[in-house]
Amino acid sequence: MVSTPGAERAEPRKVTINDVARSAGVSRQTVSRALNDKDEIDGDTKQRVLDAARALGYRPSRFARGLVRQDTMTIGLVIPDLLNPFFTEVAAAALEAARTRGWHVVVYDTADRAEEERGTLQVISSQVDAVIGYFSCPESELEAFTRGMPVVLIGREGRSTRFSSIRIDGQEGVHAAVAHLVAKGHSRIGMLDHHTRAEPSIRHTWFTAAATAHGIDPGAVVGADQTADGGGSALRELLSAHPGVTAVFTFNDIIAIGALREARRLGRSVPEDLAVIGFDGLQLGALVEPPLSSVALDTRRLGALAIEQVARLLSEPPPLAITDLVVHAELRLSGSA
Amino acid sequence: MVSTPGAERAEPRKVTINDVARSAGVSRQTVSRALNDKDEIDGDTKQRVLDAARALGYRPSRFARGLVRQDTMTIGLVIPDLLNPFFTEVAAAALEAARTRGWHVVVYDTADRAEEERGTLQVISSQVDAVIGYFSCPESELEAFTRGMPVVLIGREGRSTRFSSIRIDGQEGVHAAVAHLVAKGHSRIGMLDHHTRAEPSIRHTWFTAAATAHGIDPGAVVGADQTADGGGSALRELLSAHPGVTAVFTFNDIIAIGALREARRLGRSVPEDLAVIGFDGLQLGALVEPPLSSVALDTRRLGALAIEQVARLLSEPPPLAITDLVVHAELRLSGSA
DNA sequence: AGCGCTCCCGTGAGCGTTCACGGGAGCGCT
DNA sequence: AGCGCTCCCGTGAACGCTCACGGGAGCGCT
Repeated sequence: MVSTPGAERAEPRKVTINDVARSAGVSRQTVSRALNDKDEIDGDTKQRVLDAARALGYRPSRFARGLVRQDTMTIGLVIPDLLNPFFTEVAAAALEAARTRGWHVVVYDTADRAEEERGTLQVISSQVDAVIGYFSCPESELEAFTRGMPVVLIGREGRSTRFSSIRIDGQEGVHAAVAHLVAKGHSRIGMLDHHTRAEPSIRHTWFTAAATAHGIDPGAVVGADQTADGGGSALRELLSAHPGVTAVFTFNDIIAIGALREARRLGRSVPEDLAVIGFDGLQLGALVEPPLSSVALDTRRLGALAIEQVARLLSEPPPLAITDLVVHAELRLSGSA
Repeated sequence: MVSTPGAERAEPRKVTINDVARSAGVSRQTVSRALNDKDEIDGDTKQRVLDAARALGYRPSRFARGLVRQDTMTIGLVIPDLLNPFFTEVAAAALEAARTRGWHVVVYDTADRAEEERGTLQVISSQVDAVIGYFSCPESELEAFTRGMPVVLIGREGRSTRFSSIRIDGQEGVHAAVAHLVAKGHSRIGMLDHHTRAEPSIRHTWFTAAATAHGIDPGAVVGADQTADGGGSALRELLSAHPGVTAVFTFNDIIAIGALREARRLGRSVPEDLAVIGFDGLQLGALVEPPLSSVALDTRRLGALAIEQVARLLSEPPPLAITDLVVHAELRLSGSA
């Protein structure tokens, strides 16, 4: 059979509800009734429609359906790296919280690259009803892409008027960590900070304050990649620069775990020769030996909080105040310190 | 100001493109032009429209837009537990593969509960264009909910005619693992299997075959919860039932890591007193001490394969044959064996 | 016979957006 | 003056579906 010119059958034309109706010899509405399990339809007719639908491979358009009954809510979750256990935990928490509300969550992994972040932002505004995320780009850029869409930032310092932001408050926790180390007799405490671009992290600020408050020199700090290997090499660097250090606080648990591993390789037993305290309180910390002490934060609460704020921003005002959008981190001791 | 009866302002009526048009004193189309950066619009007009849009808090409906230009593809990813590192890796791989195609991925975490799985299936068919997932429910149920939608299953045994399934082939890898243990002088090798409902896992079958082939008694097997703690207690159980065991193969890396930790607590050094080989080859295995040996599979390839099959099923036939939908697992040795 | 009821089914409208087209205003040129 | 061109802008239609409504057929009842 030769294709007739003018009858462009290039694309196999998506089959619509009308095609099914025609095939079954009924009207659109009857097809709709059959597929949505509604009343006012005869059993036989229903079956006939269902058969026709299956035969044609019909699948209703979610766009058309969404257009008429606007009851589905989809939020975008943007994270730098799903393989980073911290973000995995946050994502899992957000998914769980979203599920209880019947919301859908589209996850975007930006691979920690600015361009991907931009690309995601570009495309996201036309795909979701709200955004939760961890962004590194400037607010102005965020603003440009999200145009009036509810946005909840995670762990971003610096108050914003335009966006909600969930703050991670580890000040007391870090203070407690340092206090604990001091109580254990450590007088030289180092830190493995995050390798950020130039500016030191807020966690470093907390460490400095806590150390100073305890009369400890807060100068033994080196930057580390946010990986276990990064933590390992940073520890080597720290110990060679400051041989007297007997305890380290780290930017996060991943780095801490790397340090733990490296310490063992260096023949230093933990916590006797070297005490280690991380930050985040990942479940992962319980798997290593010795189990990691950490300034732990409740990632489930973090995720739930983000979702709740989105809900309030979206349809259930008033939004939570900035003072409520806080997750406190507190010291959780295990074997490593 | 008292709200007029009959003028139901309960819901703040979503603002549409027409509202913006009216407010800016132009037509729909001009608004559309302004927002989509099209030509054929005056600079001043554009600015005026943009201002009006912002003032009204206008955000285009993704449904209406999707309806007219059908260019967005969204796939659903259904996994039992995002906190299980294996699924995290698969999810990350799928996200990455989807990103290169510009696809969106909605992630659903069923929390390993059958009811949630059903609920997800229920809702998913009207939200995504295809499904990738790890399901435990019977195929008939899957079939009922997915009605002609492309579905790609992961690591599900038992061929299916209706669904594509990516098979995980660890037969040779497990054989190699047992061979390695035998070569190291082990003659009593146990296995910590997954705690499934009654039927033993396929990995257990592979183990049995491999052990038998090497003249090893494959009877030292106990079930374990799919957690580190589960692995730990299973190891205790195994060792008390079969004191002579000097090496264990486990259902997956999580269990192996638990066993590793338990071994240390029992005073058995690894790999000297007890060799451990896991399954999955998680990145996590490199973080523990000693680093975990494992029958490793390429999760990135797994995710990419799933996405590719979806693409072929959806619009780029022919679909991959069942013989191509395989991820081979191979032995990767580290410190633990 | 006439009424009313239930059971089915179909028709028009509308959801909010983009596409294809048509057309007026203003300008420069012959 | 008339023509043609560019630059803007607006109008109808279409996307695929559901909702609200109307209406015919069949039945039992008075």
